[in-house]
Amino acid sequence: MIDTQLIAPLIRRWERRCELSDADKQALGALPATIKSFEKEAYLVRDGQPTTHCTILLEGFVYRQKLIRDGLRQIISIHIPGEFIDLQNGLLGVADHGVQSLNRSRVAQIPREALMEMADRHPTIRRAMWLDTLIDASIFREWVVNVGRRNARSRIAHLLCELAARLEAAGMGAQNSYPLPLTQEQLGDATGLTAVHTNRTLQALRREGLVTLTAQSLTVLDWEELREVGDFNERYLHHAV
Amino acid sequence: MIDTQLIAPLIRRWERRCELSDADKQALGALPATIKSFEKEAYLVRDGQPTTHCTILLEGFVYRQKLIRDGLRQIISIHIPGEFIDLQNGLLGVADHGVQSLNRSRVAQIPREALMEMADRHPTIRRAMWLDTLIDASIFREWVVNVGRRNARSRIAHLLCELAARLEAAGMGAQNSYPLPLTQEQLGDATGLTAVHTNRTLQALRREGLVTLTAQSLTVLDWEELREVGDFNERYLHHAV
DNA sequence: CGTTAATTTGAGACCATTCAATTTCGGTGG
DNA sequence: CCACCGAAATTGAATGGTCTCAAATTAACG
Repeated sequence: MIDTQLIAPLIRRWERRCELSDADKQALGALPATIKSFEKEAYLVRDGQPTTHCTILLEGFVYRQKLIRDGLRQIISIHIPGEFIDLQNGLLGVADHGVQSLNRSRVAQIPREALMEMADRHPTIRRAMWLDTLIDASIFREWVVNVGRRNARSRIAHLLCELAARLEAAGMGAQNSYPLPLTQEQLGDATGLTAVHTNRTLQALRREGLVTLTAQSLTVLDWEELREVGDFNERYLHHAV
Repeated sequence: MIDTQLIAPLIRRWERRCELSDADKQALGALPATIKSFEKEAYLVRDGQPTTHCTILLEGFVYRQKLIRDGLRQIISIHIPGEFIDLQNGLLGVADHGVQSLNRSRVAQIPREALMEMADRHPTIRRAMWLDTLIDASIFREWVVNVGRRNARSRIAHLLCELAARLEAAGMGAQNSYPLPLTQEQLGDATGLTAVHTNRTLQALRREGLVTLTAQSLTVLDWEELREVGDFNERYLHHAV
């Protein structure tokens, strides 16, 4: 059983695009779930591992990640509280990438079978979950473009725009300031750059008064210009769906 | 009504991972569908356009694509016959990327509502469709890694491995030779490289006896080595699911 | 307040890009 | 069937963005 309070952010997000009945919400609350905490850097799922459950992120941040043969790491997405992570790995049976905690996080783990049965009985929830996976896919596509065709400056600006926009939509942060516990090395791994070059590029963005990025938070000082530099068009986030 | 013959490749692919009942197959055949042909380079969907239907690729190849502000193009995925394309754009309502025909192609277009109603009544098909979108997402993730962290040589080798593996699984081609109407410019757009550098890198792969790539087909001469160079692990394709 | 992680700085090397010109190829019409 | 055409592939040389390696500085934390 899940305390409905815990998944309030998830429900709030879903209700922006569909109408959940009381029965839907009850079914969500009735799901068998294990609440777990993960320390910074801890693995929620390891690449190659068989998976048995799906996960709702309650608190903290996590990221998806893959390693290439020579040890370089690519971060594939960053997730914020209220998001359903690992519908991806969970439904496919074997993890094709790793999921790690960015800082300390808390999650609800739900056995795959229970989740799928519930989905079979509740069309609205099922569609909300499917849409979540489709929006995840849309974000992956934009990341392909970001690391494939933009220069360092644009890549970083774009990523910061995305995270700020998603945190804003989730109601986290205020006055253009958002919690974001991301090191420069991780930022580099997310944009396909080295930590050194990430640092230099970030300094330029700071010098020009576009953003502030500390170890714990991101502040957007000039939305207009950051958007411009990052070639950012938020359509791919499908917030209004 | 769709001639079941037309979507035989789709059904064959789905039946490798789930059991379709006769009712399921009948429902598929009963879908209202429009068969359409597209010339080389023609748009199936334009970025930003509202979408009304989903598409099954019957013949030919298509690719997903996004442009950045200064006109550079990134190809995000390449699709082969028998694949359900545009569950992505079709279900999200507004296209967040373009879909174009690589050569001459033929598709079946299905109105979104009809498809969703069918999905609501047929759990097995619904899951097959969802799995397709999840596997698409997995491929996007691998592409993020490919353009983000591999060098030109590996990127190209990896992409060629992927396409060969998928074409092989689809039963297209023989003796390690597969149909693939891809120009070097398109190959560059898919790997985040310029056409010039793609050309030079491709020459190296050819010189070393790994592949042959003509305007119409791809031949893998040394699987072992190409796999090695491309750092290719096909787990992400989830063929055995 | 010491210790480790994270950020910052510098210099040099290299991979990939840019720009331009040339060659090859596939298809078309005379 | 050949001449022609435009598209695609190829080559060359110079530039530049990003990486590499190493060291120094600063911040975080117990």
